[in-house]
Formats: sequence, structure tokens, C-alpha cells
Amino acid sequence: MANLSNREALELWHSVIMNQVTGGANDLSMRQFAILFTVYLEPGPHTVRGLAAKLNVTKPVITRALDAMGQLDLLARKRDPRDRRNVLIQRTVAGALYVENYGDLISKNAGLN
Amino acid sequence: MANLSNREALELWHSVIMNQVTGGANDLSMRQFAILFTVYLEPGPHTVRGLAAKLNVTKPVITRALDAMGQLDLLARKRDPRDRRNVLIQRTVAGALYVENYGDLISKNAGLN
DNA sequence: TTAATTCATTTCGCACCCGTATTATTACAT
DNA sequence: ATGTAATAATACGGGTGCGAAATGAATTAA
Repeated sequence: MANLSNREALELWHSVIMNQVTGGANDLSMRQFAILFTVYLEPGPHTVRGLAAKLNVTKPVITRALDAMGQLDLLARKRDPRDRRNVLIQRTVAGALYVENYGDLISKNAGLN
Repeated sequence: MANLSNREALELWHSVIMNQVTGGANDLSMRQFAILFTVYLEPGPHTVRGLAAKLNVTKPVITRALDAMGQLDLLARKRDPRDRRNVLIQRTVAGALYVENYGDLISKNAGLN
């Protein structure tokens, strides 16, 4: 994979964060970002409990993040038919697009100079 | 500079965010991160007004962020002696170390595979 | 069938962040 | 000197996120 110098790494991070902050469309919290990217980048199925354990946060954090991001249509809930206590977190078209665009943004900033 | 594929970019971003979330030491908001990195990566002097304009937020956001990050000793205030209405945001040793470590973290994750 | 377990959700209290509007201080123009 | 402008800080109200604890729903064990 790419080899980033310390300085380059910081400038990349800075520019991505600046894009996020100044654009200001939605402002997801750091935890929400972690949830979103975990669901889209790691193989499922993802449950509330599983995500809470992986991110080292309490379950209500996941529940509330699903409320918020569900409203933005970035993720969706689905009851597990095999064990209806579980909630499976599903990807959405809008969410996939959003994550994809984020990848573009990052790699574009990484290629700036 | 490095050339990142879209997928690599997303995985890099994901791993850095995961480190930030699960580590959970201090949790700065996205805006606070933007302020911190702007001060350490862009040439000064930085003022409350200037940062507010650059980040497209209101001035109280900067003031409060300085309160919070000042308490963590990541940044310091200094009255501008030439115009005592201004506050110049100063770097600190602890802050420089913090940012430096962040660069290590990012570049390390970028080199993982 | 009943009790215990295991999920996700809701409730509660606390803390933080935000923007608007106001205040206090300093500089500048007249 | 006086008034105006500019700067940062503060007060206030609303919104949201957090963890702990309580609740509800579904499964499993006895």
C-alpha cells in the first residue's frame, strides 16, 4: 500500500477533516463514522451487540446511531428472522454512495501533491 | 505524494477512526480536530476570528474549543500585544507531541499492507 | 409451563456543543 | 473627548450524545 510520510499523513488527515467540517452537510460524530465505515468495510452480518463490542461502546450508542443514520438513510435495521432478538444492520444504496464518495475525497486529497 | 486507491483510502480512514474511537482517551469533536490541525499545520498567527472564518463556524465555537483544548494543554491563548483585542492561538509542547503521534498513527495504518 | 437468559430499546440525568444575542475591552476616527 | 467599530468572551435556550439502569421482547433451559 501507499507509503505516507508523517507530514503527508497529517496534511491528508487535515484536509479530509476540513472538508468534513466546512462542508458541514451532516455532522456525524466520530463514533457514528466508526459505525458507518465498519458496516460498509467489514463483512457482516453486523448486530448491535457486535458493533458495541467492536467499538468498545455501550449498546445504546449503537441504537441511537442507527436512529440518526437511519433517518439519513445511510443504514437500515432488519430484524434477524432466525433469532428475532437480533437486529441486523443493513447497508443502503445511499449509504454505499456516501461511503464511496468519501473514498474519492480521501484519495483525491492524498494525490494533491 | 502517495497514490491511494479508493478502497485503500477508505480502509485507512476506517482504521484511523477506529483507533480514535476505541482508544477513547480524549474525544475531541470533529471541529476541535479541525482547529487543532489547522493551528499546527498552517502558518500563523491564528486568531479566533481567523479560525472561525476559515472553518466556517461562529466565533464562540473557537472560544469554547480553546477553553477545552487549553485545559488539555493542546493549545494556549496569548493576547496580541500589538492589538490587545486579538487573541493569538499558540502551540504547546504537549500539543505538538499529540499531533506528531497522530501523524505516526496515520502513516503506520497507511503502511499496513 | 415457568424461570432464567439474552437481545435491543427506552428512560433518566448529566454534560457538551451549537448559534444568537449580549457584554466588556480595546482600537480608531472625528 | 466622544462615538463608532472590531474583537473575544459570556449568557441563554435548544439539541444531542453519553453511560447506567430499567423495560420489553424473544429465546432457551429446567
